[in-house]
Amino acid sequence: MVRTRFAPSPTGYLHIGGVRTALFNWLFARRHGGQFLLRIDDTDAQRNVEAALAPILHGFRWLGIDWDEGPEVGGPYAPYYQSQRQAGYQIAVDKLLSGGFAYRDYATPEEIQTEREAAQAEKRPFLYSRRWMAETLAERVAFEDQGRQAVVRLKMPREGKLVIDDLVRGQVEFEWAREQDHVVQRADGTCLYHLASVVDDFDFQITHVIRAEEHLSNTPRQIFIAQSLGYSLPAYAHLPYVAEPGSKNKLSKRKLDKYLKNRDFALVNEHGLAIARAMGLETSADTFNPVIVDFYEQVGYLPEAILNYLVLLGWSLDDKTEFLTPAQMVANFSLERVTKAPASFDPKKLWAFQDHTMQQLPLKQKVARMLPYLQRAGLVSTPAPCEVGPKLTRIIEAAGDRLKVLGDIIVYADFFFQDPLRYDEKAFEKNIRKAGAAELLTKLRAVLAGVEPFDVAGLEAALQNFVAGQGIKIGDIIHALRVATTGKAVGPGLYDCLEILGKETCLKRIDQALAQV
RNA sequence: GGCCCCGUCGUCUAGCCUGGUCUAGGACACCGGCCUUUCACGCCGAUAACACGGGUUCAAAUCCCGUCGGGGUCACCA
Repeated sequence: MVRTRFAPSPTGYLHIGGVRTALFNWLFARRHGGQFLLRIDDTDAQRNVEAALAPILHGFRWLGIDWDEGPEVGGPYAPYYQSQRQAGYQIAVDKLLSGGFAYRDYATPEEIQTEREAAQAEKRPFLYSRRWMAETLAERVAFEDQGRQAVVRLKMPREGKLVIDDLVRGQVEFEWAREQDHVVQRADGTCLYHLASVVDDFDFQITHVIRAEEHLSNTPRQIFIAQSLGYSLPAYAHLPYVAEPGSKNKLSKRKLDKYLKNRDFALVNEHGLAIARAMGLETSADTFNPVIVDFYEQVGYLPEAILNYLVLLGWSLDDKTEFLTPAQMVANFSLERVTKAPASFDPKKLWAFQDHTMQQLPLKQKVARMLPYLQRAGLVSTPAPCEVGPKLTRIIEAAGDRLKVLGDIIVYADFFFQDPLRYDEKAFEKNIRKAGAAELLTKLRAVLAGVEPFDVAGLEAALQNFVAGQGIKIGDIIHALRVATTGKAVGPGLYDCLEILGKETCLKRIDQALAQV
């Protein structure tokens, strides 16, 4: 039975790199008919764990990454919060202590620091002298009489080596003597990550620890803890981390300013920002940017696209498969085909997957899922009037592939719902205020007034007829007409726009435009 | 700096284990063209990579050694 886990800290947001790690864990568990669980690493005491966790759980739900055990769903090994599992850690610490695998240490942080600096000055690797180690009661009393407080440290082996069989990296060797006597329990009795993680992984019967590469060098001490406690070891798989756009540095939320200098990243960010602003969303870079999964949900990316992009970031099925449904991912995922080198996050490629996924989405779905965006932007009231459905369907049909994300409907369709128009100044200047344009538009208005029925075919015929009569080309007038009726230089097919708008609105808008020349 | 990991087009990758069919394949981006009322889509095309140096071998992207480069990690954070 395969059991994997992802262990987020409640930080208030879901990082794109974290999701990739979680996805691989989830995929691996599902592939082998096992369980995937969520454990909350909140040993670092902080307030408001629930509030900081909510966006993370929400992100997973949105992506369809479901967990069999963990917060909100419970499970046979509950609780799944490390802050609530301290009693178990205490038992483990006692066992480590009594087995001689750990010791009480009475050194102050400053004393340790002094030793460390001395080692550095002599250019030799630092190894704690264990001068303030207390293994007998007498030693403890002596130190405590000095007013000292004890932490519990691992008594790491100082000879021999460890060979890890990593499922992604193969055999990796470490010298025990390079490992530090890490603290596993603070003076106040709270336990630290490594201890907690190892104990929980065992308690939860985790069979495969799949995590990012930065944990590879933590593995020896974790294996030491596990072995000292008599645990059977899980299999380890260390994934390459997700790197910054165009670099090999680890992707980090904090370096957003740097990423914004990347053209593609900036483009994706700007696009999302425009949509978010139209909906009146909070868009501070701290909570809203392309490194955070929430960004994609808010803007209207499709979860399947994110998953598809992410699964191919460090894994491939073969030499040409680009598109996989979640079911196909589950059916084909394997750790053997995970890449070893870090992979740069490429927002443009994610965009391409989004484009493709959106094209696959049935029209009805698009209508149902885009409507809320119009409502949030205040372009359609809630509940939506009944004529909106058919109208929106026509609009989305006409817009076709131009709608890349659900939120694009706001940008592409606002003029269908908004009066008066806000003209794109540049376009207005170029196409309507240019010499002769107003005169031509006035004549065209008269023609349009007589078009019946006012539909794509009728409109097209009328326009063709008009330009022929005037001895001009269609390009000479159609741009002016577009700007006058839609306010923009770009958009869906013009005849479609005109038909959806209806004759009355079109004529009225042409008059308005003419009045502003 | 110590330890560990990694190194194929700008980017994601296939190929590497089991040398030859690799004059290195696909995708995204970029550039050019077609389509076209704008934009987008679509289609066609072009440019573009085995980090370097030594071996081993009839033959190396693939095996070995070294160099260089990049990154991760060295907490009473997770």
